[in-house]
Order: sequence, then structure tokens, then C-alpha cells
Amino acid sequence: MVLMPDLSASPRPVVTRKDVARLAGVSTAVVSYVVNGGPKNVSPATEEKVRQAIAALGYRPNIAARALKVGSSQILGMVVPKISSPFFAGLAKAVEQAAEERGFAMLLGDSRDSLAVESRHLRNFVDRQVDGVFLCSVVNHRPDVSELDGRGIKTVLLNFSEYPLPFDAIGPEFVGSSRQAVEHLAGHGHRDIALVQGLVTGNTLDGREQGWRDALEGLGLPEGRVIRCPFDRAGGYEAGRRFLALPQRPTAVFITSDEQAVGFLRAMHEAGVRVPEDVAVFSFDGSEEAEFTWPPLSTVRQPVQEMAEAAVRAIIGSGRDDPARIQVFPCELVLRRSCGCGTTHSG
Amino acid sequence: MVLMPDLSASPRPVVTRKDVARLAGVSTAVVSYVVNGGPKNVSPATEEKVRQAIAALGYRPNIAARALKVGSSQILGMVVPKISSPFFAGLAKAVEQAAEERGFAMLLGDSRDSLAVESRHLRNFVDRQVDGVFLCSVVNHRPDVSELDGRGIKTVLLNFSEYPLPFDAIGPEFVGSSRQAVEHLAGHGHRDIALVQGLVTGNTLDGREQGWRDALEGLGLPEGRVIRCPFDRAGGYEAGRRFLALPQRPTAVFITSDEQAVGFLRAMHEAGVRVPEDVAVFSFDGSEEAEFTWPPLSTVRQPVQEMAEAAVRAIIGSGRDDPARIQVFPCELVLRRSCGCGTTHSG
DNA sequence: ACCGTCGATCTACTCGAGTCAATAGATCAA
DNA sequence: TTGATCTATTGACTCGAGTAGATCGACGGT
Repeated sequence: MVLMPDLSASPRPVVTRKDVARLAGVSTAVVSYVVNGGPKNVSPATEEKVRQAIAALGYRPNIAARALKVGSSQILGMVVPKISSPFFAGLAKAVEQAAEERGFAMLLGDSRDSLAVESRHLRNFVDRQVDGVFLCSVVNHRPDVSELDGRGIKTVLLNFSEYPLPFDAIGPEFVGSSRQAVEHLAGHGHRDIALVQGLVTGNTLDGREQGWRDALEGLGLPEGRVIRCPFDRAGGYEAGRRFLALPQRPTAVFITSDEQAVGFLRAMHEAGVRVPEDVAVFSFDGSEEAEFTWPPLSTVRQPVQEMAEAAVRAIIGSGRDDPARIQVFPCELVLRRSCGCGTTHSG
Repeated sequence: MVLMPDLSASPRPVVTRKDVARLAGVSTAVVSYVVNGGPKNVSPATEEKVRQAIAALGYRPNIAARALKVGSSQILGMVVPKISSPFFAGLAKAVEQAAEERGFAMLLGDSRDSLAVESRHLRNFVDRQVDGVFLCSVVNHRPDVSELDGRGIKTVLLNFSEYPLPFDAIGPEFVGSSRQAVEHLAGHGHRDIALVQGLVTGNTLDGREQGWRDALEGLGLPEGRVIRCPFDRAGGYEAGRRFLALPQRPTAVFITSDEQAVGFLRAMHEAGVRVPEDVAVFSFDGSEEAEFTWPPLSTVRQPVQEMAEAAVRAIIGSGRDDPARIQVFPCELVLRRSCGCGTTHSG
């Protein structure tokens, strides 16, 4: 008979509440009271003894046991369509940091733009008793939140949905800031401003497209052309190729994400079309990546830190029955070379 | 008296093992046996009844309870220095996917290049009973694994450390593939090839630097110049500026990451120095980003998928006492424009 | 001295699932 | 028919922590 490796030696907390209680000469209940600051009082003297015992033994409460009893795992879950997108990476980083500061850990699920994978992640999160979920759903699809609502799990949507959902929603002010970006392009003298729009399902207009239309209309400019493509670099590249083939090529573009803009820029370089001299570009997101392209991208910066903070607060610092709120965050125009700013001499 | 929102209604599994047992007319033990396929047999007839009850009620085991009893939470933890780096984002994505396919969820911790934050994450992971940890430590520092080893938590290092640690290590073949990249540059006729090297603490040479040296020496080329800078875009940009100021500027550079190369490229554009005509560039990582720069980056592609698969296998499919192994993965040269390949006509 | 009050502390039950020891039935040999 | 053997099933205990309800003492008022 072959000896198998001993898998049964499961890793368990070396020291439990009981050990602390024994060392401090108190019952296990007081240890709990001290650790949680309640629900009953403990005399200062006893508290001190317990704290010393905790320190001496290096006791740390078993969160799984706590999760079993009270249903709180001190874990939050986040689902993003694609973590390798610079925008979502930045957002995930900010959310993780805000959560960590409050003692929460974060489960990350990459849904790869698939509703099915997204649902699987949500299911897994629920099974693990997460205390809350940040959901960047596949844009404007109706997320499968059946797992969430029944369980009363606090959820924050990090993109707006056209569907009414019983959750908080947090996002940038798409319409107004896109409008400003387009108006800025017009300020450089452009009258034919195209839109490279990421693919969005659903019936309502994407806020960025809305803002672009509003700007053109408000300025009395002729209707602009729209190129639709996926929300990634390859999509932006394709859009760039199609842009180049346009009759009477527009002199400026507003692009719905930095990632797409990177692909678009590559298409311009490849064709020897100069940015911003031949085509001015303004994009959306304000990710790190936009600062180091050539030329550097003028972009609408989403206040990622602030949004992440608000998202975590919405989950942690609120009662279960607070009404769902929508929080819209103003964005900032970051002006760099690609829109035509600061172009006294070009490389 | 004001009515407070009912916070006590903690989210609990709607349906437990007991409900299933009752509906199927069996004891709770058999339900466990069916769900886990053991440790005792169940007659086919009973098994069928139980399965039907499970399906009818939509029962899903409470993982927190399972974690309490057997110490397995079906959760893995991953720590990266910076999730917004395209390389780590890609790696995290691949690991997450491999884990998800096996029913595991992944906690993500961003250590922001800080050993202290890294330790905090590890602590949090241990507290949550993770089944394993993927650690991309702050390069070559001695990670604080005191939390891990005592607990017997399976760990995989996703960068090599010069310190002997009792864990599996997985990484790319730095030395050999870097050497190939530099040899490729030499193949384009370059004799003065510089190195832009990310900052690394510790006493041993980074594998990429080693490979660069080996190549120069092997080819009988004169000693090359080294520019050291942080592992990010801004670092690469700074390195580029310093590179431009070099007397008798080298005609080629090997750069230790795509991210740095992006910054380096920006510095070249800004100064009107053409790549690859004036300076040829080869970088390391093979992240998505490298494909859409201008010019597109020739880079050493790390087999991220394969490494992620191996990492997950190393944790899940192995006994606790398997000896620590080191797995080195061969890389592939991705030839694009920046090194001088395919330059018949330039933009 | 006696009773009531109040704060501190302890005992004991609970959460949901894993699993061992005991038990109930079925099968077979003598 | 009796016992031995084996399999399917069950009851009961366990993991670690939260907390209600019981208990204990000290103190104050009479």
C-alpha cells in the first residue's frame, strides 16, 4: 500500500479564543466582548488582562467562524469586464485600497465581457458570504443580480444601467464632461468632429455619445460622423482605419476611452497622419496610460479615487435598507498635446 | 419611538443542508456524503433523491461553514506590487481565470511596492483561511512570509527571490531570453547596446541584466551602458531623457519591461529621435500594451497563461508536503517594428 | 441586617457542514 | 435458525466565535 501525503493536516488557527480566555483567566465571552467592543461592557482591568493575553499569544479571530455566525466575512467582491484594461485596473486598485483601509479584503472577478462569467462570479461571491459587491457590468446589459437581491447583499453598480435596479449606482458625469471635451475641440477651430464610440448594448444613448451630440448641436455645428467599435485597443485601431477611409476626413475625434484612443493613434501613425496637426484627438477616462502615448492624450479624467471611496462607503457605512442612490461625479479635462494644446512646435 | 432599519436580518443561506435532508427524507450526513462524494458510500437510489432535493431547493453549501470545519475556504489570494501595471494585470487575469475554472475565487491585494502593505495583505489572507497564496513580492526583498510558513499555507512565488524560501517559484527564463533579445538587436547590426534596467534591490544580478551582459560578452561587443530607473512608465521616460544625454549615444536599447519602454518611446518622440532608425528598442514582458505603441514594440513575451496555470496547479493539485520546486518558463521573441524588423518604409 | 439594583462575568446554545461511532438491515455460510 | 459479515444510514459531536440569559458580587438605601 502506497503512503499518500497527509492532506488531513488542515491549517487551523494556532491559537483560538479559548486559549486567550485560559491565559487571561476569564471566560471566552469576555474575550469576544473585548475583541468586538461589545455587546456587553468589560471592566478596564479585565480588558487589559485580555489584551495582554491576545498580544502574548498573537491571537487573531477566525473570520470564517465569524462569517458563519454573523454572516459577515469582511470580504467584498468586485467584478470587472476586463482587468487588463487600464481604466478598470486603476478603478480596482482604488477600490481595493479603500476597502483594505477599512479591514476588508477584495475578491476580484474578471468577467471577460461575458454575462455568463459575470453571473458565475456573483454566485461564487454569494457562496462565500461577501458583505458587498462592486459590479462593473458588461455595459448596459441587464446584470443577473438574482443571486444578490434575495440575499440582501449590498451592491454598488459602477456603471449606470438603463434598467432600474435596487442598488446604489456610482459613475462619472458622462454627458456634461463629454460635451465639454467636444466644445474644447471646437475651441481649437474644429467644425467636423467625429465620434469613436465603444459598443454598447441597450436602447438608451451612451452618455458620452449624448454629450457629443449636445455639444455639436449647442454650437450649431453640422452633424458629426460616428464610428462604432469595441472598447479596447484593437477596436480603436480598427476605428482609426475606418476613420482614415472617410470621405472628407473630419479634423477632430472624440473617443470614448483612452484604450481605444491608443489603438486609434497607432492607426494614425501607421498612415503618417499627424496628431494633432491633421487630426485632433480627445478621449475619455484619464488613465495612466494616456500620459505616455505619443502625442500625450488630452482626456476626460474620471475621479477614480473619489468614486472608489464613495463606493466603499456606500457598502460599509450604510444600513441595509437605505434607499438606493445615484451618485454622479464631475470629471476634469486634462489638456495635453493630442487636442492641439501647447503645439507651438511639433516633433 | 423611531423605527430603525432592521440590521439584524443578516444574510444567511436561505436553504441549508437540513432542508435538503428533510425534503429528501434522509439525514444530514447523507447530504454531505452526496455533495462531497464521500467519505462514505450512498446507495444510487438515495443519491438520486438527494440530488433532486438539492435541485428543487437550489441548495448551495455554505462555504464559510465548510471553511470553519475543514479549513478550506475555496479562496486563493494574490498579491501584486501594482495592478495597474499591464503585466501584472495580465498575470492576475490569467491566474484568476485558472482559479475560477477550478471553483476557486481570488482575493487580490495591491501592495503598492510596499513591503508593509504586502505583509498586511498576507495577514488578511491568512485570517480569511485562504487555501493558497500567489505572491509577486516587491522585487527581491525578503518577503515577510512569517504568516504563511507556520500555517502551512501553500504559496507560489511569481518572481524569483535570491533568498531561499520553502515555496514553489514560477517565472520566466529571464537570462536566456534576454540574451536572445540582445543578440537579435546585434543581428540588426548594432554594436553599442544599452540597458534600461528596472530598480531591483538585493545583491544578485537581475536575470535580464545578466542576459544582456552574457549576450554582449558572447558576441565580443564592448561593454554597454546601464541606466537604472523605476519599473514604470515615468521611470522609462526619465531613462529616455538620460539616454538622450549620453555621449556617443548607443544605437540600441534593451529595456526590462514594456511599461518602461512606453515611457522611453515618449521621450524619443519628444526629442524627435526616430525608433528604430536612430535607436532600436527591445523590451520585456509581452503585455497587450506593447502591440499598440508607435512603433509597435518588439518584446520578449512571457507565457503568462502557462505560468498562471502552473501556479494554480502548484497550489491546488499537490500535497502539503511536496518539495518546493522551481519552474522556469521559456519565453518567445515577438518581433515588431521597434527593433528594426520589417522597416522597409517608415511613417 | 435586608432587599433591590446594577455592572461584570460566565454558561450554554447557535450558526452550517464534515465525519466518526453506533445502529439497522440485508446477505450468506454452516 | 443462528451468527458473522457487510453495507447503508443515522445521531451526535466538532470546528471558532457571537451573544442571550443566568449568576455572582458589590453597593446603597432603609
